[in-house]
Amino acid sequence: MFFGKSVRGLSTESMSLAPTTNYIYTPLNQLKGGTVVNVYGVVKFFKPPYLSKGTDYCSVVTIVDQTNVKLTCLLFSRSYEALPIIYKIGDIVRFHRLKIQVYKNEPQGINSSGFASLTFEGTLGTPVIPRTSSKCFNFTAQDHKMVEALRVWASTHISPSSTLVQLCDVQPMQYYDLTCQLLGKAEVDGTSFLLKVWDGTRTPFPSWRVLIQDLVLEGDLSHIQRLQNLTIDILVYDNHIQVAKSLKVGSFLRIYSLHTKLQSVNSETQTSLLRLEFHLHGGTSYGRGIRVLPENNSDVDQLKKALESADLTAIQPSDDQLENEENFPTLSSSGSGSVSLYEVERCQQLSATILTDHQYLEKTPLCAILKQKAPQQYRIRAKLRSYKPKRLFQSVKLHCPKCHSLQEVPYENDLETILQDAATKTPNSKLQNTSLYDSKVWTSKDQRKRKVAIHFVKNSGILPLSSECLILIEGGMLSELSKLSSKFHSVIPVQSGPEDLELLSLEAPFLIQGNVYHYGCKQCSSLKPIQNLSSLVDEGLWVPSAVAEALGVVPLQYVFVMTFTLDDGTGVLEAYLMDYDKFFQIRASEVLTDDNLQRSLDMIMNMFCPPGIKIDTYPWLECFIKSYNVTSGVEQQICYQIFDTTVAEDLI
DNA sequence: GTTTAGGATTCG
Repeated sequence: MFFGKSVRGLSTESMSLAPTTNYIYTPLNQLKGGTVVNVYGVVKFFKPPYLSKGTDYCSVVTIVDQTNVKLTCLLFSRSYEALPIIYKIGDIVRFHRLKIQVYKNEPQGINSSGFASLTFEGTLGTPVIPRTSSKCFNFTAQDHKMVEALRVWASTHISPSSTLVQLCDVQPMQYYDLTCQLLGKAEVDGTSFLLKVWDGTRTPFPSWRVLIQDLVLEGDLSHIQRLQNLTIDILVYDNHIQVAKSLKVGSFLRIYSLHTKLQSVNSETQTSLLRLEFHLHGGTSYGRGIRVLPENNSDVDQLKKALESADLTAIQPSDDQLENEENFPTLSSSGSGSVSLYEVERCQQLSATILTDHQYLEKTPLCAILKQKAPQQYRIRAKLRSYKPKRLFQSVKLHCPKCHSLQEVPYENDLETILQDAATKTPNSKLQNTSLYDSKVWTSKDQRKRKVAIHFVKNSGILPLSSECLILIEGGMLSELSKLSSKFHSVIPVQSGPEDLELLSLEAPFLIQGNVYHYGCKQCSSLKPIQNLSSLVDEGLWVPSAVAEALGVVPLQYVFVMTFTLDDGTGVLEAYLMDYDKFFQIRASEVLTDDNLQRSLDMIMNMFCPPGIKIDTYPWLECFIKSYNVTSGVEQQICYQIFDTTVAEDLI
């Protein structure tokens, strides 16, 4: 009953002039063997088109629809382009004239005469644009609805692909789908082919460098050299070699099910080095393969942005490093992208951490330290067997320098509740427009009709530039505080008190500057009136410690609190680290709101304690530790804390 | 006109 379209012998679909054309789509739970149907579905699995052992290209596609029934389809075509243009799991496809047969007692789809497909992006809210190589095809309001309905269903029933990652997020011994740009390619030998690619981010370990003959690399060598370890080497094998050979340098690719492996490699100096290997193994299991992405692909847009903003300055070697590089030979072949592998050599031969003082001290083995009484100070050399907590946000705490208490950083949700409660109070108009500040009041557009008052603090009676201006805000929500703090120098959340504006609460930050939320100690602070800020107006700098003092706040300091399990082969010792910024050279106050700092910290911890390999290959850490006694009840315990130690600067 | 592959990681 679906053959009406091919009366003139057209195998492609034609734009129908007849108003009655109406395709019927069979839900996937109603398929019968021996029929030819039209179906819609969300792609749950796919193999990008590859050359079969027969005459055709092949693509295997598994789809699912709202009936939650899956259907695996075998699609063959003499032409690559005629197969569905699927880029990722979650894409939506429409198949016309799909034959249903039974294989292993299950329905299976296979293309039949006149087969045609459309593919759509599966993301909610993106434009519904069909991808197809068909010159003519039927596309109606019904199709639009089908796609939208599947998108909505998929958004709650299909988890987005977890294998799509950037290089900065790859871990060893995993399989990933990588979106990247091809920078160079080279024949290696008969059994493998090399692709040099990048995505604008840096892997947690330097990429391996595959040895190739001089002059066989196709690509801009100087560009590749300039990018240094922003590029990775991928070896592809067997059936992928032909595809890789045909790729154009500069094109954008998605490489499916790329395997990462961490290897320790022996250098000439007999120390082991860590390298991240990338392999695209032979075969098509798990959809292994390569697909060229078109320029107009939305993921390519994102990739281009990442490439443009790639931090080239961060990878320029300093003079210091260049000098050292001569002492640390690289593994790369002559002539093909000689890359600085300085970092890893540095941390494995010397130490990934260094002392900032006490260099005169002799090293003590851990077994000796464990036998001695506290308090003492030691210089040690050990490896980081493990550390706690694993999650970064759990390691950041607030520390009071006065009462030494440690507190959790308030959660966003709790903060929002406090702000919402405060917003129920109406700003007192008598406290507005004083000699200290000019005030403006808004009413929110939502149903709550919330009153928001902003008080702009003046300097000598004049309003400063917003980038230098301190504002006090009443009734603001978290998102508003965040927006205002990016525009204004400083933001203080306040409320109307009986006689003056007062700080909202020490549950909330007493000061926000940019990304940093400053909190005060509830035990140690004794709040003073807001008018006290007038003593700071002339300075106009709004230094957090000065603001805190004027308002009677004892400010809390952001710290990393972590436990390191250290092992030097003679013994194992738990030492804790409390660090504001010295050890990691990353400010604990900024790390929770800065993705780049979080990545840096992850990289450091990955370098100290690389996942998936034996402790022998971990780098050494040189640390200064203090022992001290802790009494709990009648029991005495010796604890250890890391001091005066920092991550080696050339590792950051 | 038939075969290809029939999802289910390499072992380099």
